[in-house]
Amino acid sequence: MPELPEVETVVRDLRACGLVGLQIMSAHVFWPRSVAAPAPARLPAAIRGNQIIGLSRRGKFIRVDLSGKADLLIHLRMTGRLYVAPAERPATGKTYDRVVFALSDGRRLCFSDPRKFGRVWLVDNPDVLLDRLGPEPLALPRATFVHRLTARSRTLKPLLMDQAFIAGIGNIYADEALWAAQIHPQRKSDSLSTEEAARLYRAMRTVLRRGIRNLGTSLGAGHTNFRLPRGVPGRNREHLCAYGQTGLPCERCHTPIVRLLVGQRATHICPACQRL
DNA sequence: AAGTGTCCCTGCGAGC
DNA sequence: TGCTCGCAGGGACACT
Repeated sequence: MPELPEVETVVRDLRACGLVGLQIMSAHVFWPRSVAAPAPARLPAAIRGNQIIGLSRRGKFIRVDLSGKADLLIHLRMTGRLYVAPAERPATGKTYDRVVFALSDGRRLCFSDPRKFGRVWLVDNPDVLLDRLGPEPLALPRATFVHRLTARSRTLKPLLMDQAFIAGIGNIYADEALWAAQIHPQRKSDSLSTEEAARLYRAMRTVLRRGIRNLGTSLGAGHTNFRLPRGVPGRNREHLCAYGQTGLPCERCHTPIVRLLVGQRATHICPACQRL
């Protein structure tokens, strides 16, 4: 599932594809509900002729800055994928493409999404959406994190995954950060000592940076799985210590990892290292 | 304020 | 081999 490291990887790969500077010649909407704004039928006319000025990430949002007054935001949610189709390959119509942008060099930027949870927005002011997000975990001072964490009395894991609290963390990296910090996901955020909160801060940043370094986490081989825009899978799966490791020995103490539900989400912990 | 339930979707793995 | 079934999950929203 695309979380901060996967989305960052997508943005970097799109830049490497040379999208910045190209013009969007047309847009085709194959699944209207994938377009959150404007009205789907108005997207093609509204975006036609815009030049791509820049690509960036905020939380799990991909931001495409355009030469016109509006900018494009894309959220991949669970199974969304962006890829660049070469000019020579015609559109097949047999993919999961929901929105396709034709580019001035003949290639196409395709938003593909089997489960249709992902969304694209073309909006005059992206900050209306992005300002709801909490701070970026990799650009957040430790003291601020510790303060924000202990100022609340929330169950730890749902708080880490709350995009208004911190932007970009999802189920995989929440489990990994808590495992690395040796803290139980059901602890209350205000029960953490300053030392524990600092440990969680370091663990969170370590697992996110490692995820980026490894080009994200790809879990399986199917269509619903994460791939870079150029098609390669990320290789962070082999570095996971908790997520999806049910029954496998904990890397620290060899106790089998167990799966539990926290806030209706599958959660993986070492019952020996992470005590309530 | 925090937590729970529901909805949106459909591929895929497990079980038979 | 081929079928059915339920899980997976981010985020918006309605409730308690």
